[in-house]
Amino acid sequence: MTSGRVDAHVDAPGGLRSGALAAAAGVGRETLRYYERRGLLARPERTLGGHRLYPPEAVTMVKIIKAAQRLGFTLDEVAALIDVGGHRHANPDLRSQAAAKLAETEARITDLTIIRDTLRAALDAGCRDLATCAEAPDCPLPFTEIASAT
Amino acid sequence: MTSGRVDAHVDAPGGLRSGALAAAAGVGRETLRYYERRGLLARPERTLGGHRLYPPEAVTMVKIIKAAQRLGFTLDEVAALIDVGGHRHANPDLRSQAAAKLAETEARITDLTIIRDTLRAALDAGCRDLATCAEAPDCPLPFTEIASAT
DNA sequence: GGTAAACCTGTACCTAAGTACCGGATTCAA
DNA sequence: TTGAATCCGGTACTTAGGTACAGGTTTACC
Repeated sequence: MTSGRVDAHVDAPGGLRSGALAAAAGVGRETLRYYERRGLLARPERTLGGHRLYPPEAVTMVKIIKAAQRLGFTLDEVAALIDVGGHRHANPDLRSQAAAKLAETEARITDLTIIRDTLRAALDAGCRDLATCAEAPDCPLPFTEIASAT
Repeated sequence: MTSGRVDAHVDAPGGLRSGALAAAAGVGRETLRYYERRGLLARPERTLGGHRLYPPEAVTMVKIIKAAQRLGFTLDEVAALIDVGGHRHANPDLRSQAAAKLAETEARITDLTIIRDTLRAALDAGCRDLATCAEAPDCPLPFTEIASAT
């Protein structure tokens, strides 16, 4: 945590060092390097000695990545969405990707709801032992079905 | 798929070969070996030549494992639940584990519901671009929060 | 008894998203 | 200018649940 006073003398140098960006964005330093390798974060300038110097916007960028992840997008999907370095070959727009992710999320919720109901049924039925249950014809546990969404 | 007629001459030998069990239970042969290594499946008898010979109950066992997995239990949890080879040191009973898994599932559903609502809000708000959204003060996307259940 | 299918062991690989470790180099503040 | 803090690149490891391969043996059918 840096004070406002520190910022006052920091905005001269021209960028954040990896540790500062990591702290500001709430991730580890290694994660920044990892995002850079994955193409999610543009390669930043370097000091003469080779240390990374990120522009202030990088903080926003990392937060965008994290926000998208929280919404269920994988890093590959996030990469397609932000398309670092110019959106060549028609980047898939956010709306259609969000709609697809919404459908996926709804399907997952449906699936988990079935699981929840099954667990409740097992508790209500007083199931005590899987091996015994598998023999009982009235056990609610799904010993035969194979299907599961996603 | 074997006919009833085949069973009639198969029940003499005394067991299923790995391929037959795999087919009957709907998993791959490699998965059976994997479960055996993980301690989920008891080590079966062998032919003189070293091929595995599973008892018919093994089919049920594999189905039990698969059913438990579908309910959200990890293989480690399933192992604790079935405790192959005698339930020493008090095996955790199914009811309490199921209750815990139910709570976990409900929490996950709650989390996904928030995500679903956020995606819907983003679609309703007409968000078109993450970078632009991050600047807009009225964007529903969570660029600042960190918390996420489980 | 020959041949093809099934089976054996052991090891390496897969996805996803990082984390951990290493020895050495750089930067910063006093 | 010196010592501590930070940072560098590269590589290997982590979790979970398998899957794939190589090279060799066994079993089953005709």
